[in-house]
Amino acid sequence: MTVAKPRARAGGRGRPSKAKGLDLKETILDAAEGLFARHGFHGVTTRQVAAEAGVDTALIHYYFGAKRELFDAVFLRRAEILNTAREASMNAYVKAHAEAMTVEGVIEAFIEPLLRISQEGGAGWKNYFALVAQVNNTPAWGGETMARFFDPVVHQLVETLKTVRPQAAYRDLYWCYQFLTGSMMLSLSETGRIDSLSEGECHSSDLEAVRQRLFAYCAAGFEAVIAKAG
Amino acid sequence: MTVAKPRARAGGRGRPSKAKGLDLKETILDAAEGLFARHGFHGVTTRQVAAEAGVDTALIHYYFGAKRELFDAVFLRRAEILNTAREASMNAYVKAHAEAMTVEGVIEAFIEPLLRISQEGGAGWKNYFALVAQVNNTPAWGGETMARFFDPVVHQLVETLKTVRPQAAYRDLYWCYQFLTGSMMLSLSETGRIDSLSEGECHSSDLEAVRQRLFAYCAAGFEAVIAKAG
DNA sequence: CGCTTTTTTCATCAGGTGATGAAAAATGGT
DNA sequence: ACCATTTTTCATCACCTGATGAAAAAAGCG
Repeated sequence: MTVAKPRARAGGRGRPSKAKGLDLKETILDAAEGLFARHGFHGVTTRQVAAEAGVDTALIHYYFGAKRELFDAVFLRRAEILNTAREASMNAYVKAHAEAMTVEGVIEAFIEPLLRISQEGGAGWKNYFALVAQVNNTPAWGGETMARFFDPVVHQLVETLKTVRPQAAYRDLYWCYQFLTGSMMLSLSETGRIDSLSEGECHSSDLEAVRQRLFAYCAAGFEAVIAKAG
Repeated sequence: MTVAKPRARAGGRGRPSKAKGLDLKETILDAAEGLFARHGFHGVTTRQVAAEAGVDTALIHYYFGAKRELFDAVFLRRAEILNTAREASMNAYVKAHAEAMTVEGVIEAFIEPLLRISQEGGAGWKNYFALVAQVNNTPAWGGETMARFFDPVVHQLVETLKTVRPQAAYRDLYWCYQFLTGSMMLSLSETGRIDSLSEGECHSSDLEAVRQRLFAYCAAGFEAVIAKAG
């Protein structure tokens, strides 16, 4: 929790030095991101976020409005970056291997950006992936939220796969995507379960191990489902 | 939400007809299960649970104590049934195919009981699976909870797979299990995301479609990972 | 410096939270 | 029919929740 009360500035209240405002906004988003990721939307209070960010409670409402709007701001901030990176990765793959695309190649182009960002992006990104994983499994409003932010890039994946395997039915591709996203999100959220389960053989934080297995795993799964149906 | 105030009995307060007590306890667990599944632990109040069960708020504390104890009671109730069913399924498979076990067969024996129970068990079980899926993706205390209730049967799966593919490393088997459980839990929780994503091609509730694809998908994934490492 | 604008703080509200103790009602044993 | 026991209800507590309006403080600008 790490309470750090006098964060904004040493002196009393008032207007900060110009660019400090946006900086404070990011600090609030970071604090909210970490807390939401760990405890979920309802498990966090605006007062906790304020305390973690070292900021007055009212300031959160001043910048973001209602609590739910704060959550959406957290969710949106990195979603755009993510979508841009994935689109670029898939476009690059299609362009580079237009004549000889493979299922595994397409899947790698879809997943790899997330692994790389998680490995190089720091703690903020790790919190974000844990948050998305949690939203992904929230029946009440998770599906709608995921759809709002991530549907387009998923459609791009499915269409590309359809190009690679024209005989595959969309039904099969969508089901396989669901399997893929379940595996991917659980791995990205690094819950620590595999650490205790494997008694030290594996570590949640070892995304290199995920990289070495997940692409091949999913690709083989896709091929098997397509072959079985075809 | 379906508020049904006068549930217990028409008449006033007081002690019920003998067996009614346990019956009421189950009613409370059912109500809590549904609400926790949809909104998570922190998204539900004891008053909501009481209203949904048609019961006074104080009665919940009388039977279960603190809110967290109620949650644990919900989680425990079906976990034992689940573990028994899965153990039996895997033992039966090992016994019947001792000389010629396949990876897909073992995986099917591991997953199939859950699909069958979800299809035949009614709404209560569907709520329960959604709840487990949510806990599975909860960083704060989900890993510990999952381990406490479900680790033994997972070790049984891994050991059986090790028998079928002795050359496979435990590291690979545990990672593959993580991929498998991510896919399985997301499918069992029926979030409805695939419905809108596929624009009507697929339906979350269609567990028959899951059955026709998930076993083959996971088995092919396991084999691919093992082959790549070996 | 004065004046406006923006940011930060303070005080507080109306309502909801988990939880409890005591009273009331119904039961079972004798 | 009585009384001890168990279950259900009621009233309430102390605290926390998200949110707001007004005041205070600092910055920008002439």
